[in-house]
Amino acid sequence: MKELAKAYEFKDVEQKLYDWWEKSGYFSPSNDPKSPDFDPNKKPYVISIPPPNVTGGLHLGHAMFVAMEDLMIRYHRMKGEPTLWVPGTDHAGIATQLQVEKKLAEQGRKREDIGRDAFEKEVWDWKDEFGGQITRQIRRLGASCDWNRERFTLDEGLSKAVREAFVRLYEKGLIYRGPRMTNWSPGLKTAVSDLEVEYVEEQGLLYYFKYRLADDPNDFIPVATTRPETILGDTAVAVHPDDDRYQKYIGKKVLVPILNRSIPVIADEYVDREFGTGSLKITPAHDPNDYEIGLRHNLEFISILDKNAVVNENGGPYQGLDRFVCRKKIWADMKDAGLVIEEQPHIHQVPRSQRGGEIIEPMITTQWYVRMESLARKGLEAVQEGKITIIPERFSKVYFNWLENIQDWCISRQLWWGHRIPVWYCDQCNELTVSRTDPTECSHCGNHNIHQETDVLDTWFSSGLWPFSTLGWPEQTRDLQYFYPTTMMETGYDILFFWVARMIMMGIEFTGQVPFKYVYLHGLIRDENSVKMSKTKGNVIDPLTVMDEMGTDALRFTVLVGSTPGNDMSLSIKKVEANRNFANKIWNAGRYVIGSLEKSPEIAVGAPNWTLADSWIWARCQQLIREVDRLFTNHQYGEAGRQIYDFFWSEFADWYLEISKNQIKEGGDRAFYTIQTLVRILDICMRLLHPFTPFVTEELWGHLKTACKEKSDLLTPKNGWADALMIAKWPEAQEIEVWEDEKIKSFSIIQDIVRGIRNVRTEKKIPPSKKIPAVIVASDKIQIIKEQISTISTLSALEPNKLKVVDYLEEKPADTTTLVTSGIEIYLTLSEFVDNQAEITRLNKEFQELNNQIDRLEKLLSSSFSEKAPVQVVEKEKEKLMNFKNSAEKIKAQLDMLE
RNA sequence: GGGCGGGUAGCUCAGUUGGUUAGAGCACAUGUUUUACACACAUGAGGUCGCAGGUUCGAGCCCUGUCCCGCCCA
Repeated sequence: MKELAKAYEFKDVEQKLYDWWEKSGYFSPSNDPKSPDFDPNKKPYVISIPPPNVTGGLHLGHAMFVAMEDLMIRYHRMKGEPTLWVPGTDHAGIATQLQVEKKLAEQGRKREDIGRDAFEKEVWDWKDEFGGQITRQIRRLGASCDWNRERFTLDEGLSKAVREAFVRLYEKGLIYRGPRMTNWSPGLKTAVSDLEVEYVEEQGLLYYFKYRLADDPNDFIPVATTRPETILGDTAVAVHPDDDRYQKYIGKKVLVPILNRSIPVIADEYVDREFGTGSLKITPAHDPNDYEIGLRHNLEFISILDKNAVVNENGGPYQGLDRFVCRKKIWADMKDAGLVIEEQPHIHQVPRSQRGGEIIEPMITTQWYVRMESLARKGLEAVQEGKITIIPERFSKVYFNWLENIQDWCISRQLWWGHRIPVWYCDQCNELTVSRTDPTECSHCGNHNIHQETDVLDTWFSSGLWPFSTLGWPEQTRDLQYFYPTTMMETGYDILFFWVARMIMMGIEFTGQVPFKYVYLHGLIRDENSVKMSKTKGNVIDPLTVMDEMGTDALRFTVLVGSTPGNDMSLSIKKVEANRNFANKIWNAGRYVIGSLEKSPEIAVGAPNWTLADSWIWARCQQLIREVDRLFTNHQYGEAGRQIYDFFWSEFADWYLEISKNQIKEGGDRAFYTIQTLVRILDICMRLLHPFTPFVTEELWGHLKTACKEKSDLLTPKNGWADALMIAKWPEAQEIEVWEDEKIKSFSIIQDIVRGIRNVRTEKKIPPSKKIPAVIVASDKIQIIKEQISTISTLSALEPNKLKVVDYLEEKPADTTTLVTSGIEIYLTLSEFVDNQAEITRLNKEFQELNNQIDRLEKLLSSSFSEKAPVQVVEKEKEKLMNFKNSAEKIKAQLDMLE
C-alpha cells in the first residue's frame, strides 16, 4: 500500500487532478445533445457563467462566484443530472480600451494617431496576450465548466447575436437615437451608464451671488450654486410659486452675470425654499434636474462645454478654459463686478465615474436608446408570476423597484472596442440603413455613399444576451433547444441591475422564455474588519496568493461556508488557515482509515453485530445526509458545509475514529465491520464534501478506492467505485429507522460519562498517562455501560484491570472522588489526588447547580406550560427533571457520607 | 426622502416552521508529542442576543417603537 504524506500537500494534487478531470471529459454534460444516445427528456441543470472581463485579473469576487457555481454544478452532477456550466468572458469595452490606451501612452502614442482599425488590432493583440489569464485562474479554483463551450462576447457567433438583437429591436421601434441628458466622461470621451456613476459626498463650497434684474440694476435675486461655471449656461432662475420673498419677480427677466444674457424668472414647485437662498439657477444642458425643469418650461438649452469639458463658444470670454479653471475665473470676475455675496463650506454629492473616479459631466449628447417600458413590464411579471425565483427573496423588491422606475437605456458608447452599431447613414438621402449584414448601398435610395455609425454598443448589451447567445442563438441549435432556459444565474447582488435584470428582459424579448429559473445572489467579500477592499486602502487579499499558501480547497471552503445568501462576508487569512487545517484533518482521518485496512480480515465470518458506536455514527451520518439535502434544496449552501464540517471533525474524527481503534484491536468480525463502517462513512463524507473541497476529497477518495479494491469486494460502495469522485453518486439517505434516535441518545450517555471523567481528571491535574481505577454504578443503564465499558475506559484513561461496573452499591468505596451524570455514579480512585475538603466543595457546587435546574424545571412544569405546550415538549422537560433529581439525590448521598 | 440589511463571546460570524441550559472558528488559559493529524488532542473561561415595549405557556427568532452601523435607489 502506498504511504500517504503526513500532511495534505495540495501543491502536488491540484493541477494534476484538474488536468485529469478535464482530459477525462467530466466537465462536459452527460446526455450531450450532440451524442447519438441523447435523451431530450432528461432535465439538465445549467449555469451560464457571469462573464468576467477578458483582460481582468482574478479577485475575490471571482473566487466567490466560481466556488459557489462550481459547488452547485458539482452537486447536481453527482446527483446524476446532465450538467452544463458554460464559461466565457466579456470584452469589457471601457476597461480593455483603457488598458490598451495606457500601453500606447507608454509608447508615446494615442489611439487617434493610429486610427480605428489599427487600434482595434492592437486591442485584439492585447486580448490574445492577456485574455487567457482570467480563465486560467478560474481553472485554478477548480471550476468544472465545459471549456469546449467557452464563449467570448466579441466572437463571431455572439457578434451575430448582438446584431440580430439590435436589428430586431430597431425594427420593432424599440431603438431610437436622439439628444438627451447623458452622463459624459470627459476623460474617456464617451457616454457612461447611470449605473456606472457613483455619487460621492464631498466637501465643496456653496457660492452665493446676485442675479440682477434686467429692468432694475439695483435689485437682484440672491442665488446659490455649487458650480459657478454653469452660470454660463443658465437659461432661467426658478423660485417656488408660494415663496413670498420672490413672488414679485416671477415673470420678470434677470441678467446672466458677465454674459448679460436676459433670462426669465420662473415658478416651479421643484424649488426647495429651505435650501440656499430659496431660488435656483437653471442650467438645463448641464444638470439632470434642471434638464427636467427646462423641458417643463420650454427653456432654452445652452451647452457650454465641449466633449473635453472645456468651455465652448457659448461661454463668451471663458471659451477654451477647462470647467474647473473656468469656475475660479468666473467667480473672480463676478467678485470684481460686485455680484458675489459669499461662499459657504458645503457638503454635496459629486458624480464620479466608477472607473477611475473622474467627475462625470451631465451633458446633452446624441445617443442611441432602447425603450424599456415594455421590456421592463415583462421582466417584472416574470418574477411576480414566479417564473423566476430570486434568492434571497428580499432582492425581488429591489428588482421590482428598479424596473418600475426604469429609464430608457443608453446603449451607445463612443469607444473603439466593442460591437459597432449596425446602422449606416446615407450621404445622399440621409436615411438610415439598419442591417444584419454589412450593406453596400442605402436601403432607401440605393446610393453607395454610406458610412457606418461610429459608436459601439454598451458591453452590457451583449452580456444581456449571454444566457442564450452562448448556446447558439439566434440559430436554433441543439444546445439552445436542450439547455435553454438555463437553471441558475448566480452572481453578486451588486450586479442585479447590470446583468440579471437585463438578461431577464432580453431573454424574454428574444426567446420568449425567461433565461433562468433561479437567481442566487451572493454578498460581497470584505476584509476582516468588514471594510470594502480597495487598492488605495491596501487591504486587498489576492486569491492567488491565498491559494499558493493555503490551497484552493481552503479558500473555497472559506468563502462558501463563511457566507450566507445575499449577505456580505468578511475574509481573513486566519479563516482560510482554519480551513486549510480542515483539509489536513480530512487528509489525516482518511490516512488513518486507509491505514486501518491493513488490519482488517479479508472477509467477515458472521453477520454484523454492530456496536453502539457503529450504530450511532451511522445514524448521525444518515441525519447529516438528510439535513444537507434539505439545506441544499433551500439554497443554504454555507450552512450545509458547516454541518458536514462539524460532523466530520467533532463526531467522526473525534469520537468514532478513536473508538474504532479499540474495536479494531478486537480483531475478527469486529475489526472487519468497524473498518467497513470507517470506509463507508469516509466515503459518504468525501462525496458530501466534494462540491466544497473538490481537490482533497478527490485525491483522498482515489487512495481509499485503490486500497479498498485491493482489500475486499465487501468494501465496495453500493453502486460500485466510480471512475472519479466528481462523477460518483451523491449520497442518498435511507428511510428513517426507529432505532436511530435511541442509539444516538444512548451514545450521548457514553459521551457524558467520558467528558465527566476527563473533566475531573483535568481539574485534579491527573496526567493523561496515569490510568485510574473506577467503579461505575449504572443502575438501570447497566446493560449499556457494560457493553461500552472498554470504550469508556479507553477514552477516559481508566485502569481496565481495576474497573468495576455494578447496578447497585451498598457502600461508597473509600478515598474516591465521585461524579454523577445521567443518574450514573462514577467513583474514581485517585488516592493521592483526593482531598476531602475539596471534594465536598466540588460536590456542593454540583449539587447547587442541579438544584437550580430542578427549581427552574419544577416552576416551569407547574405553570401553564404543562397544559399549553405540546406533549412532546413537556415530556422532554419532565425527563430532564427526573434526571436532575436522580443525580441530585446521589450527590446528596455522597455529601452526607463525606461530612 | 424611499427601500433593504446588520447590531449575538475579546474579534469575525452561524443560529431550521418560536420549544425553555444560545453555537463555531480565531484569540485566551491549563495540560499532553496518546503511532491519522501539534495544520493536533483534552479540559476550561468567556454572552442580561443594541435598547424599550408587546404577542405567547415560552422570544435571539414574531409585532411596534427607538438608537447606532452599512448598502441600494432618488
